[in-house]
Amino acid sequence: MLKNSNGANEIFLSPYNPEKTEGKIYKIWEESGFFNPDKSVEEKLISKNSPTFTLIMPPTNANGSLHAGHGLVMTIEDIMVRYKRMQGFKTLWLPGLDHAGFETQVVYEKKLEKEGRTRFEIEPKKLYAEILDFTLNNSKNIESQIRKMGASCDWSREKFTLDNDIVKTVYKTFKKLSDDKLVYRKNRIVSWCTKHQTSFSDLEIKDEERIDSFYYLKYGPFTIATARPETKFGDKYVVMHPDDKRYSEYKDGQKIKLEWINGPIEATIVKDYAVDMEFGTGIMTITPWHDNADFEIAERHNLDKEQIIDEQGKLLPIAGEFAGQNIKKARLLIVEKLKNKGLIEKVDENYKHVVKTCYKCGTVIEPQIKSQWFIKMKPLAEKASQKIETDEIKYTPEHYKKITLHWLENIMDWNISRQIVWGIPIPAKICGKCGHGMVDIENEISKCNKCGGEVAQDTDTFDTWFSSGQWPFATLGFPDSLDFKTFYPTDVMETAGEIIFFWVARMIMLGIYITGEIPFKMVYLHGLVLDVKGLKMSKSKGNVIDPMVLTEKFGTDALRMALVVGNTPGTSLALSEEKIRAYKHFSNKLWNITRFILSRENKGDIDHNLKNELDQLTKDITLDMENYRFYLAAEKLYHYIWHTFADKIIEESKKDEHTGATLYYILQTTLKLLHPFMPFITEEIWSHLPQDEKKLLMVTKWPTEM
RNA sequence: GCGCGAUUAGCUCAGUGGUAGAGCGCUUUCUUGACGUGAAAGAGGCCGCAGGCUCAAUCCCUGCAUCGCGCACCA
Repeated sequence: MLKNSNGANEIFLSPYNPEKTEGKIYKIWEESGFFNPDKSVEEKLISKNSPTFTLIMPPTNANGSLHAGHGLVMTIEDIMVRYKRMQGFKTLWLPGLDHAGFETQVVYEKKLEKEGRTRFEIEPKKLYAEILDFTLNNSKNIESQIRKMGASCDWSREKFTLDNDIVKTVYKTFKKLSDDKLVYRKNRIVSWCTKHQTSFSDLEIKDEERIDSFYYLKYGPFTIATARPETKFGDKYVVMHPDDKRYSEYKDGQKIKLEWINGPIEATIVKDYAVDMEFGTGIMTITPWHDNADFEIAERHNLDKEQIIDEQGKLLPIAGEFAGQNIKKARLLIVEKLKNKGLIEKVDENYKHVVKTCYKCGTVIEPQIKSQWFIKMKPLAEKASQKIETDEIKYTPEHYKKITLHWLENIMDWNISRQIVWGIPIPAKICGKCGHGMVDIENEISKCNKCGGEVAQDTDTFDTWFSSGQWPFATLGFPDSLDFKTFYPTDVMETAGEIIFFWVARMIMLGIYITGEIPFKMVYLHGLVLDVKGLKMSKSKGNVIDPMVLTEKFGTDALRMALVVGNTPGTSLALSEEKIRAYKHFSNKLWNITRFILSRENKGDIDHNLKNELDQLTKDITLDMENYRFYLAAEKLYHYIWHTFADKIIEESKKDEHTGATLYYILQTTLKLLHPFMPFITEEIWSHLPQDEKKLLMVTKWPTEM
């Protein structure tokens, strides 16, 4: 029997102070070695063959600092991991840092800008070294913040997205894709940001609704409509629907002479089903170099393509007198000229349409034709869809399943070339003569295998998501390592709903493609953490809440509870200080409960009814945990501890001296149940309880009902 | 345009085919030895609108409205 004749421990005489506890406790945990599953095997807490539970942490941006969303990630994942660890699973939570290619480069460019420098005048190798330095210097910061959140991840297995073994895996994947003819280099239209001087995948483009002028222009016998007159200089094809009776007198391939912006031209009639007869005049001219749909039409009919706008967004010599001008400024001047030439029929000033913009800087995307590496996604997507349809990979919340399947069905080829230095260099050679691209992992190609011309190293880097899309198997050391064999496929991928396509879908596709197995069995998606008014946090709005400030003010346990209670998966959460304060009070309540109980003697029998009631709670909580309903489990615990244990059971116990054993039993059990949610205070209290066996709460067995 | 969510107390949100729940806020009382970061009591809701299935609907079905999000877009 447990005994405590010394009365309350002195530490409980003052209110709970998270500051005095958290750092100390984390250190004890970390030094215990139990974040590493191998330690539990070594200490015989579990066996070598115990079932595994694996969670790979979404790699956090190494140069950033923890924001509220990360706080949520660390909380939810730590809850899952601590729960499974206590249940005796061989539990691995593998942390990682992300070089975050484009994101970091943009941050660094801003820094350069402040110093009056620009990346375009720094030699690429030097720039890379500078950013690497910058990133590594900052990475200690994020690691310590992850620790502050109480994350019980295995730091000994930490990975960085630029680690040699990761890069090696990524190269092997690229090679395999190339061997399987799933990767190709081709001149294709890409989304180009004139500010950042790089192309993007379709996911990195944001649609923005705008109201612009819509110009109806005379084009020989036709009227065409456009919102972008500045692109029209080279338009020499006029396209109409083959079934459009209004234009049936014109034949495909027919030439007509007409007066255009900079003088007379000869235009060719093209008939294509892509034209919408209902829209505008049902007739259009095309600019294949700078428009997706036009590019497709030109490809179908094998038409000439001509560049009108350069990479900086300036007009090329084809624009005649407007050459060298920025398109934004040139538009009005061009319209003026068109007006003077009598080529404008009418202008709709209220034209509502969608403009594609850079998700980072909002600059209007200028599509350009460029030679880049693309991945053929259809075959990969089909296999992924199948695994999702059959629920081999499940989604929480479920409706993300449909969203993902819909996206996979309509998937486009993925442009993985980025014109930035901060990333994994694409292992390929480009022929200087014919432009042919060759995958070259071993750096052994010196002549073009097509034309024999001189080759040069591709200067582009991979889209960050191409490498992070391989994260689950790359971090575990595919294909030969023991970790890979032990921990793959992983159990849960917990991440933000926002990056379901960017990251989750691609991990599924690449994971299946490379390993033949799904990378994880469950996708758990959390929503956004919003400010108290329900607005998205942003630096420009100045409403960013720093989780580190909150942990200092209220304690990490309180913050964790505030982040998890009432936060159903997939929906966003408005975070208020009031809510966190409520759980700070709860910490203190638990502290005082302990103080009272320690003043009692641990004797008597355990009350059967109370034990049954607690068993029922244990059952409920366990079921909630199994079903990822952490928001419910946390709330039930809060309610039981405060309003049943403290308000009723403890109050009643004051009338009866022989209830000590029951109180100790309930306290111990609730500490175990609460540990995944509030790890610091529960571990601290646990360490002060008189017990026969001194073991960390963290590796104490999860209660089962009896 | 297509799809997906949401709509419940003043606020933020849970939840259930059968008398509506939590936190915060609000009102009143309490200097009782664990805790005022507390205790006790209380006010506050046609569970968006209209139909349908059902003995019974806040919950299931249909439609509508409003808000949010995603996807696709026509020059």
